[in-house]
Amino acid sequence: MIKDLFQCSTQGRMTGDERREQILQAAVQLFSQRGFSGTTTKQIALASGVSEAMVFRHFETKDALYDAILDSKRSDDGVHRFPWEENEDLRLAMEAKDDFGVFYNLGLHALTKHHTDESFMRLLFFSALEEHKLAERFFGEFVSKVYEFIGNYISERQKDGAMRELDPKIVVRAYLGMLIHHSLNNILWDKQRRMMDISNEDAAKNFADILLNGIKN
Amino acid sequence: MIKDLFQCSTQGRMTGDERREQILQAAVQLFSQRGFSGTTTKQIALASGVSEAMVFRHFETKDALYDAILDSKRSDDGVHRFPWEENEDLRLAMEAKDDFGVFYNLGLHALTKHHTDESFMRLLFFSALEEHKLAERFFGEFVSKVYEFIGNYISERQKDGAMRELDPKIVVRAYLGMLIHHSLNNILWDKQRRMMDISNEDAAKNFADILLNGIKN
DNA sequence: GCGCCTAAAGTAAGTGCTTACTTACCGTAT
DNA sequence: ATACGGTAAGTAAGCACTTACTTTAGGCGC
Repeated sequence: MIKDLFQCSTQGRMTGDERREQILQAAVQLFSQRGFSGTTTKQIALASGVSEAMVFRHFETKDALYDAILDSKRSDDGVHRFPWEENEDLRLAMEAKDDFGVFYNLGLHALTKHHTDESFMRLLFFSALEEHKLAERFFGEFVSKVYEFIGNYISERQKDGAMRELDPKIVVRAYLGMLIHHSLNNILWDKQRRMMDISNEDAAKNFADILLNGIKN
Repeated sequence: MIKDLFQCSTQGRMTGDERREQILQAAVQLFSQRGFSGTTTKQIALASGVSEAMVFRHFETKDALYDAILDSKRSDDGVHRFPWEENEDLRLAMEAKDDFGVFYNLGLHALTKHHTDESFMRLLFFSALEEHKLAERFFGEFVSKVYEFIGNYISERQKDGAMRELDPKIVVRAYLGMLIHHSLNNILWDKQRRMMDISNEDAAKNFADILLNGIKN
């Protein structure tokens, strides 16, 4: 594996899988920056350090390349893994019915992920606007599950008498709204953080605080 | 004016201004649906019912057409007019320091506007992703003013002792987050309202309710 | 070890079509 | 009669994708 990386960076020639991966990464970067129709296969080839023909050896069409991104994103870097599956703090807080812990960790987890995978966020938004199926699938496979899961937690806490009787879905939307909108601001409109410069921890803390006071009994 | 409309719909030949406006509208529609690079001048010409040459008689380049949209959006249909300038209920509520009235009306106003000008919303997001200057300008001229204005109201109410000492900017971000994210869901991901089907009034009511309970003293 | 062979990595130079934009020319209302 | 709304038919560059060919890594007989 170390040898692979060594080869990768020093020699011009790579194995098929290495090159495929490299083209894929270049495509992710470019599609996320300029959108699908704003990116040319020539640019992708150039960014991958190969000729255009190589792009088409690895991916039948430009569309197929887009689809391959989707699949790779799902399998390798756990974009589709749910917060409660990989965040121990969150799971413990849920068991303990520590509402602040739940919403704080959930928020921090989301904000951190948005921050570290900015290009995926942009890709998602582009694909939503351009109406590729990436966004649709992500919504169906991931977002709706999040609504369900957090919604269930809220229902439970309502039965406990800890939260007011609001539609859980609306509460989830309100909270995700704070989080996603905040990330969107950071990624799209206020990259220099001129309007607001705040750590993810502070943001998560404040949002959780506002929400929980807003819905507690 | 009635004659203008009559001419417009029945005769092939229009005055220059009429045609210009028609091309502009077609471009708004197409750019908002497919983005700038996803739209061709041929498509715009077709949608306007003229030849491509006419598009270039009225607008020097495709880019100039994009800029013209920006300018027209600003001048004619009041996209840049502030809620508190055109919403009497909101203004009255602010004078009366009726917090729920303020945030409810603000929210309803925003959601209604997003709903009726969906294509402008899409245009804004496209331009933010594609990094055209439309989004940047809108952010500088409109969004930042909204933050300032609502932020000031919150500061005032904090001095009155009616609201907790949270950073007003974060509160604004939280609330705008709920509103914009909700509209975004309706426009981009859940057009059929399968996940949540709720009137703008109910949404504004719930969001205002959550926020105000979240920040009250 | 050594050379040979083959599969696969790689490319230069296309293909036909589409793109943004132009030119040179009409028809008609005033 | 001329100014203006309008078009048909371009142009050069760029697009997704292909073809026909070259280079190289590495397995295998010797």
